[in-house]
Amino acid sequence: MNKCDQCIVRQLSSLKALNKDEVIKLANSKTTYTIKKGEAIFEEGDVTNGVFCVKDGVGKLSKLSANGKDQIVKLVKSGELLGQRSMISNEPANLSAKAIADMEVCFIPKSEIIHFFNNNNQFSLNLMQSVCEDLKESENDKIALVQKTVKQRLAETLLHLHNEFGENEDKTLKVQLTREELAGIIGTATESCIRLLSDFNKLELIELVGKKIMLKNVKALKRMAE
Amino acid sequence: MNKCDQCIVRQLSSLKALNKDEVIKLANSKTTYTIKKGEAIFEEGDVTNGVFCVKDGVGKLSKLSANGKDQIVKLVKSGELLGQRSMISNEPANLSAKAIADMEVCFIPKSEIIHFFNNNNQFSLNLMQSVCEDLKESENDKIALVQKTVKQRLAETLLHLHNEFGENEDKTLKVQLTREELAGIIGTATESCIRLLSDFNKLELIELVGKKIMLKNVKALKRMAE
DNA sequence: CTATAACTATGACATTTATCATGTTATAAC
DNA sequence: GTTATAACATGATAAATGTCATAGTTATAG
Repeated sequence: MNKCDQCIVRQLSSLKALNKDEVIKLANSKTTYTIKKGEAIFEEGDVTNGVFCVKDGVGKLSKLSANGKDQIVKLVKSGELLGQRSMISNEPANLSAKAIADMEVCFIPKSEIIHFFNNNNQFSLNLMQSVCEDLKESENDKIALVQKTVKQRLAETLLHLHNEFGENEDKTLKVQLTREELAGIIGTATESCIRLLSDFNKLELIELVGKKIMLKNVKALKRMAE
Repeated sequence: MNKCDQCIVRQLSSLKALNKDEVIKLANSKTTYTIKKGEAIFEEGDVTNGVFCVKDGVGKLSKLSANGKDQIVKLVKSGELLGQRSMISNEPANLSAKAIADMEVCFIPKSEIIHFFNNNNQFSLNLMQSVCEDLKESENDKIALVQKTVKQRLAETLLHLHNEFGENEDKTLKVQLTREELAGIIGTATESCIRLLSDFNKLELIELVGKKIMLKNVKALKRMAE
């Protein structure tokens, strides 16, 4: 039995469609990397020529703007694939991928993925559905950015982070984002984000435990989000 | 020779990968519709069970918000496929599709597409790339929404419309959008959009010919957009 | 051909959000 | 442990954008 077979990525991603032989092929071609918090897996413009499996940790896909702000497009966690889009489009990465918490990732060369894509219908359908899921989410985010206020988007994002990543024993959010990163997700200035967190704190919607955030009134947050 | 073979959609979309037999199969299963300006092809929540080929005309994919504003996510023109995402995801439509100019579309049932997807690697790759293209565009739009001002987005959108759809003999933009629709694309209030168009007009970046818009200083618009 | 509705336009004003300034607190480096 | 650095926080202010009101203009139906 080889390592890829039991891997969380294999269980959660499009790779679940692979058969035994394919998994062996996969295990033989992959390369494993450790990425420390803050480090990049790839940068905007890099030609990656493959995809990255996220075995552990949390990463962000983001784009730096002219004025130095880092807009976060998506967070990724263990079990997900990274860099599918640019690999399929045959283009350099449109976004940078960086670790928010220490990560363990495996690189799978493009040739492998294309091989699976061409020979395994279920895999190609899975991959397709995964990109479609990203597309739907991106479109909905886009609409939320325009139609909701910063306050609504912050409430929505806090709930989303809670759902996606869960909470620690002390009930604080498990993903440890800086205020700047949080601002980068909701698309606002860092100061505005901090100010609103203070407001939410005063309203007892959340509690600020140092730099950590604890959701105190989920119902009210939900009401605020829509 | 059957009709689908010469169709513009067949030439431009993922369908270009189909072989002769497949095109015949396609021609036998399709249904043609005429959609008048303003009418819907499908609405948010509809289960479409197939894709629509845009043979002629212009359509918009949009989502209505709680406050009654219609956010436009994408414009589609002849040669493109519509409803790929929700068909692949097996979900009701996330967006509404409506005609902006009279349209001619063909409906292709899901069973056909899935059949092509499973039996024609080039087709599945094409389809995949098309969704990836949409994803990239959506992500970049999302970033632009946050990082650019309304003024910049208007300039950018005018240039984009010019590139995508071209101009009439009188040099005005070929796509005839209402100010409200234009506002829905850039994500702003209709009044703000009108006001900025007036400003651009005074600055001689554009000229307002009745409801039509003519680009007068493309260079300056480009400068303004970034 | 008129009347009705939809679209375009603009002013006045309110609200939201960004920016700049400054101080505090936490974290990391030595 | 102390110093340096990054992260958090908050006030003051400016800028951008939305909202409401109102009016002119164009298209459409009958």
